[in-house]
Amino acid sequence: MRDSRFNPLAADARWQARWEADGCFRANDASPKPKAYILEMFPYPSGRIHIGHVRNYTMGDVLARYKRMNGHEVLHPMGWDAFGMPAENAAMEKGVHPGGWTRDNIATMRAQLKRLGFALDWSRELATCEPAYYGHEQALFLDLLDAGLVYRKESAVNWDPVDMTVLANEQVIDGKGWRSGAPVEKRKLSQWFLRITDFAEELLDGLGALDDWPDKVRLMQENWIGKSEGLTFRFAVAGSAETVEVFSTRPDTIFGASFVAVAADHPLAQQIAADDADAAAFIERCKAGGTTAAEIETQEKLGFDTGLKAVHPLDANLSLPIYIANFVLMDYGSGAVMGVPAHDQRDLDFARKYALDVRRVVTGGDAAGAVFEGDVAFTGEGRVVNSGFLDGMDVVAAGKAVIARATAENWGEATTTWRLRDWGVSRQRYWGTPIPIIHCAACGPVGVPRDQLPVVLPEDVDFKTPGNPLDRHPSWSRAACPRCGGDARRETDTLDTFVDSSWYFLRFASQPADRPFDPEIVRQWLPVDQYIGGVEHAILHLLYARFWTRALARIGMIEVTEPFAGLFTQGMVTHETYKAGDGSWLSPGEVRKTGADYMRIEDGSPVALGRVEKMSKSKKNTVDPEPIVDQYGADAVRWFMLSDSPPERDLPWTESGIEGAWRFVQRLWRLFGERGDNGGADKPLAQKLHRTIAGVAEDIEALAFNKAVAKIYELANAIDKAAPSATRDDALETLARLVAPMVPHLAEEAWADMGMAGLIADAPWPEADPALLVDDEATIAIQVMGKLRDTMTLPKGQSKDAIEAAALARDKIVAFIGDATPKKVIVVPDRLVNIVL
RNA sequence: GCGGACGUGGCGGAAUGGUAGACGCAGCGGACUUAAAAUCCGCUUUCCAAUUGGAAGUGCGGGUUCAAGUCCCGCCGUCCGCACCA
Repeated sequence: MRDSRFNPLAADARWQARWEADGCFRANDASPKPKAYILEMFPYPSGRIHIGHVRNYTMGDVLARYKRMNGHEVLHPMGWDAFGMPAENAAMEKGVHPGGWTRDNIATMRAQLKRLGFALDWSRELATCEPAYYGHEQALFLDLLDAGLVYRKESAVNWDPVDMTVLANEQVIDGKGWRSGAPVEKRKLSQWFLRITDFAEELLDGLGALDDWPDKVRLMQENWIGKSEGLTFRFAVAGSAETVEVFSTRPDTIFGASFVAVAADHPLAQQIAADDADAAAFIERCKAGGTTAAEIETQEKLGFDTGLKAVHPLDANLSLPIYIANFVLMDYGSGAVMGVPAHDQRDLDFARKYALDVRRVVTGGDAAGAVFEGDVAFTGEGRVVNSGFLDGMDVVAAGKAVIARATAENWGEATTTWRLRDWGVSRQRYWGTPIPIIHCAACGPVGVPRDQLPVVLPEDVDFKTPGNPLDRHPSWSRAACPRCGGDARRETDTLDTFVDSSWYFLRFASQPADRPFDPEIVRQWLPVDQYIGGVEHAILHLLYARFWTRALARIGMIEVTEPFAGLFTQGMVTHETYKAGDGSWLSPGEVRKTGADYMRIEDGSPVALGRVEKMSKSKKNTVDPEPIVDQYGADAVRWFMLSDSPPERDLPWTESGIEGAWRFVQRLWRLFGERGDNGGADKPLAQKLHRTIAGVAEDIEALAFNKAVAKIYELANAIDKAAPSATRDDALETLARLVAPMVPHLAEEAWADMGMAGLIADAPWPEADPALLVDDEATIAIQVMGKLRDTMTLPKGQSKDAIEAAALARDKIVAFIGDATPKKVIVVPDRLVNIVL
């Protein structure tokens, strides 16, 4: 007996058990079917599933199920990005072990995910914090080391001088340590780096072929890699044999140079500081503050005049003061720049502050005087002036002329500089992949032999004091040198967690016990056909994963060079915020809406409605999916995640939205129960049905789920209104298949109830009949002077003249035009007529 | 500061340069009901007329075009990233 209401609690569990028992979503490596690798960015096991995860995985799930119905062998795996700082923070705050905390979270979140009915191949689940994963990562690291793609160098970190510990950028708040409150300093440490810059050119070129990536992400990566061509040249230091090498992308402005600035850690600055206490004090001052680009670029630009002068290579009479400046980065170019204030805003600000010359050397108009006025630099294109042999040239020609001259006279050469820096992977933390290196006083750093992998994290660590527990561990770091057998010390830094996420998609494809992956199986599955995740990963994670893949390809381990053929960046889930009278944030559960007003349930006091914002613990506007699944079932939650908002944009979570989704699930259930063959055909309904089949397929493939949802609503409305007919029964059976990727439990229940054989998950996607997709009539808009005045319906394919005549004969149009003679009539066949008077 | 995106009714949004507001939510009115829930029907950009109509309208200011939400220039606002959050 069919229930009048759909009972999700029973149906969800029943079908989830059935899918699991049948092994429906296990990917078969040996399948002859075309493959589809659908992947969502794996979650960090922070505690509980967040609504944002639900949205992310629902999108991938719709695609995975849709691809299955279209005859693909689908790989849709799930795992855990399980290393990271929050586990250590939990250890410090709650005294729990990071491993236990992480594994408990994974268990909770796995159970939560399973209740949503995702078509995942759980047999391939992995967690990066398990030696079975990170041991292989250590082997890959050693492979890259052997290939010369790993090296050590000094690099600055945020140092908390009170807690005596390295801080992550997010632990630096307003320049102070988050716990100690002490002003943060830069400190240099010897750290491991991966040579991503060796791949700069190919990472840049490779973007061109990623047609299924959003243009914005490609553009962001291109800018991040930051290829710039220019001139590297040397200034002689007056009265010394020293030179200062600078890089400039604007050699055309070389005659406008009025100072040279070097980084605080530039060798010249260090040399000066050795016997100039003021210079040393300034350099010390430059160490204040954190290491982030945003911090460095927004802090006050400060300079120290070293008293030294640089000799201009093209005019020996020009001598330029040499400054040490806090905004020049040692990591970029040569760590020194020429300052051309008239044509660079930062240089102009600096020159005005220190009263330096500002010479105009490019003009966009008539102004050609050598003295540049004002505080806005001219950075546009133009004609070069006040520049000797360059006068009159455009900036491009002048740049080339300067490079030619520098090359001929041997004081400079054309160079390509990259903004991209090598990837520092050392972290002074416990909860990460141990770097498999042993430091020997005699042999230097030596890789741990492969047969001693994995280097396993010790469990007995304490978090009572800040800093890296591995470093303090009484015995773990003691080891014998693999080369000479002498006493040596293990590397106590761990790898950046971005390394873990740079190859997990390979391990999902294939996970043998004795090596990272089987190249043959990787070849079958890779690249990922559709990768889905947040835009916040547009640069770093995606660039690192692209690099890691190329690095493995270069050393011959795999063939694929681009890991993600298709990329989609989805928006966040947001929610209203609520503020109590005392200014504190309130959670949605503490607030009740009555009419247009909000009040606090506890005491009835008024509540102010804040902005709709990204869900965050601090603003208490989070929504836990689990109770919502309890109340409405997985399908209503999934449907809501797909409705309304375009997936690349933010989705505001609302109570009424989930209720609307719930009502629609119930409405579908009622509709599905209305089948009963009454014979007869219904052509308009058949047309609607087949247009919906084609439209929904197109929308799902474009990941435009909100549009697919709208089309399904329209079809449901049409079926609802249609009189009983064979077409209507057919439409209901087809509708079940159309919604199956989105609301799979309901679809299975309805499918069984209709008496259909097998699982709807295995049913084929319906085919649209092309004959029913075309319309034989067109509604044509009639505009007069671009304004809509009338519409008419004509058979499709009329001639322009016929359409024009019909339009001009309409009563309303005749009335509008009056005595005037149309100057021009524009006809867009089957669409529109515009009469110009 | 630098790089990237986004901005359309009360709300989420739709719209190959060609009828702005599909579809959903909320709201209002009605039907059913002893009542409520559920369900069903209708209305719902704003302003003026009060039926037929007309005007304005896609963050702001310009521009291109027969025609601009869509293309171009300049602003404003919001969001994302900036290399140790993941």
